[in-house]
Amino acid sequence: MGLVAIKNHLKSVDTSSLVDKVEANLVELLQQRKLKVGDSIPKEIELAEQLGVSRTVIREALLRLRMMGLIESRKKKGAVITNPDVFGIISKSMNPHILDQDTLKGIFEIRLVLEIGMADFLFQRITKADIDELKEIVSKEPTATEHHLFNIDHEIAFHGKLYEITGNETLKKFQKMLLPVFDYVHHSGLLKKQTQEKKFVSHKGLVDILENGSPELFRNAMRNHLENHFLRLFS
Amino acid sequence: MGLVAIKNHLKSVDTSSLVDKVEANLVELLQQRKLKVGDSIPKEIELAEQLGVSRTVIREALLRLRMMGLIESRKKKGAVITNPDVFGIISKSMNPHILDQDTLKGIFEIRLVLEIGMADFLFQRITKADIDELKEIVSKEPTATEHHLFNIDHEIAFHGKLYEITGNETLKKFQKMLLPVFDYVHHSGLLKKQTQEKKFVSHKGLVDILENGSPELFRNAMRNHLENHFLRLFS
DNA sequence: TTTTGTATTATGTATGACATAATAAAAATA
DNA sequence: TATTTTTATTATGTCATACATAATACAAAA
Repeated sequence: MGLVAIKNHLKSVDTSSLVDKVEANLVELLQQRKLKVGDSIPKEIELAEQLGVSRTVIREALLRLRMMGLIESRKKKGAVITNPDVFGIISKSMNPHILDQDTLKGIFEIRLVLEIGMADFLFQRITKADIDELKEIVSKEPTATEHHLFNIDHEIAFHGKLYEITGNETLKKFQKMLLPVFDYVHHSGLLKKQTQEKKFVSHKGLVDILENGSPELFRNAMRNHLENHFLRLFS
Repeated sequence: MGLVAIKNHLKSVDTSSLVDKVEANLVELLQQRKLKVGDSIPKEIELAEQLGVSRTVIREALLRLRMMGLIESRKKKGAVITNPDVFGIISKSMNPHILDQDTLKGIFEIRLVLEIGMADFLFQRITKADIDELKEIVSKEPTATEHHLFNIDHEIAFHGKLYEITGNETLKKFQKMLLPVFDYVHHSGLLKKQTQEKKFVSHKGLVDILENGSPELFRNAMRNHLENHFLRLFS
């Protein structure tokens, strides 16, 4: 039997650690038992006995689940099932100082993609009250002479409200997570210098379209509104 | 001094655990020291001594960093800095069986947002070779009579290629993470039944636009292409 | 020079102990 | 009785120590 023949017969050996197995075991448990949020799982010691491993291993596996947002462990009560907050979890590793340049730039781009692509959901779910609120925000738009920070706050208020209107909580959380990174990239030397702060479609223009226009119009308007960002990426 | 006055003077007490502090400490270390990928950090025992806590605490903090994708610990060598794979990390908690309905639906929607909003990046970065590859994929489109699974594979191949063309690795990873969830939602009873599988803009139509059209045209075409999905959400 | 064996070492796992905080139960007070 | 205060209880949080295991470096052998 030649070498190749041997290789083909070799199954890759299970190299996973004990903790890996316990983790998988527990995740499966959560899925199968259809445990509701708030239900509690067995105590660490009980799990250790049942699965035949030390409490150390159990703790480490539980810790992983906790980091995945699947459980919350509280003293005395033990661990309870929670609704995993998908994006809340990685917020911590969403640290501009740690991410590499490509990722940072990628995240910058993703925001642009989202805001252009969300048009249909905006039009589907926007209410009169939303429009009023947007107008209110726009009316408080800082003048060009005012401090830079006011502008940032205003930007966040306006665009954040848009995410809110989509009615998609997950999307909103996603934005909240991306925001600091976007801001960092915007102000770092990572992108080309903004040659000129041209004014394209304004916030007010966007609101007008939300009130009287269509998703198609809005997408193009938003694309135009974000032109300065695109210029820094493409030119 | 009344109760309210007292309350206002009370600073919220630091309730964070030892592990929390050590974790923060280590993250800060990573940021400050400008450690390159591949650099290794001190051994667990050394860290324990330096920070004045037990190895248990250190291990738990390191585990968190590991889950955040900041480090990779390997036997003998110790922990080394890694490039955090922002989305790879949460893939594990991206389990359709564990996420609640709202989140699932939200993720379904996000995919639609992304594919409509990515137009500008497609046009900016697409190459002749990409178009050829897309045409190749389209040419292999399964007929309506063929098995359902072929269709799914084809869908994934085509749309996956689009993400690839954007040149945004982070976006691509994001899609890879969302894909199983999207698929799950699509085939679960979570959304309204698809009354009729209408054919709108085809894959071929999209490629034509990529070759000869504009981002604006593409956005509208993609919106139309995804009409069946939108119908299930909105009607 | 390449392979094979050996020693080293840092993480992985196990065990036992105590601290701490959240809860439940009991006791005291109105 | 209802409400507050005290006290036990208990499960997680932390510590310390010991040994297993696997990855690496180094020496020895071919």
